[in-house]
Amino acid sequence: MQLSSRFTIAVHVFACIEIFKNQYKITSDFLASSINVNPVIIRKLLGQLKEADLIVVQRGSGGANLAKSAEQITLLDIYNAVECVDHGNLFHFHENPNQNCPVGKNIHSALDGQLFRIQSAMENEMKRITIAEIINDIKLKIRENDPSEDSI
Amino acid sequence: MQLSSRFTIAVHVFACIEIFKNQYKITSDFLASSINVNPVIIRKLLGQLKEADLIVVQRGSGGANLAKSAEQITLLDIYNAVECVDHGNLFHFHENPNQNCPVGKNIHSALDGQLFRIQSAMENEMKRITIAEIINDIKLKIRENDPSEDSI
DNA sequence: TTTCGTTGTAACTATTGATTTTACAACAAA
DNA sequence: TTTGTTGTAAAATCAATAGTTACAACGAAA
Repeated sequence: MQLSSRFTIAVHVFACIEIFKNQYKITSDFLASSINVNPVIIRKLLGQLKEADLIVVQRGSGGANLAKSAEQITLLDIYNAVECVDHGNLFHFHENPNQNCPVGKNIHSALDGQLFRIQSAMENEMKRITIAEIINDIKLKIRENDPSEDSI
Repeated sequence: MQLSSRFTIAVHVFACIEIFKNQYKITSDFLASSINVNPVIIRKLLGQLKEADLIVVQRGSGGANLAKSAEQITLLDIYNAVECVDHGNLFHFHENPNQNCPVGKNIHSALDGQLFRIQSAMENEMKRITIAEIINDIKLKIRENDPSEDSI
């Protein structure tokens, strides 16, 4: 099972905010058109990112901006903000193992530590990558593929 | 979004096979009762594990056994066998970013490398853990909590 | 103070995938 | 040929994501 697309959509949102902030007002319609999803999906996502203090959204007049510099925002921050993982656990344990079976009774506690190690390995890697790096990569690709986009 | 419970159920299956193989015939009903799910769920899961050459299942007479030693089976082997991840990708990309937007056009290729690094970190950690270790941990817990289970 | 574009949110639908359940043919050994 | 299993199909249920419409609340600017 794959993780939801909210995470990659959120990264896309950050990239648009940073890259277009001097040219356009970053509304949910603007973002929705770049990402190609319904504006309401974006507004809900922006709500989660705002809740996590990663962005600021103007009511009324409209527009989203980063709440801190792109160097200070990691992929883990974004992941934690939008991926609703049950109690922070990536792995889903089957609910009711038979407590009368020695294995059923002990599997959970025996496995928990190892699953935590695996999840931590993933999260530590996410923590190392900032959206500033991602945005930089995107800008490089744009200059490479579309030198005409001189404003970026 | 969490991964499916098939993975932890599969680990539970391996633990039962190894721990009870000298006492009981390991049928899908036996496993289903320890795990507390429907036997058909187990039979489908056993099918995936068999397909990946991790276990052997006797038709007719019944019973499952490991296809190789527990030291040779890693959590990654099990994960790959049962977690149907699209093209091996943990992360789900939103389908149709706007190709007329410089960000929409380049986000995918710019992000792919980083997502691969994250996923690899997780998979490398999984590769380091064998089910022999897990089974050992479970046996320790059993002796700790139920010294009466002398047969284990 | 009215208008305008926008956000926040509710309500509903659709879709996807996991999970459960019943049923039964195929199978192998006793 | 009986018995206990596995393999598998089909259908039902459930949960989460994803998409859509609608509209009140909001803030700035006319």
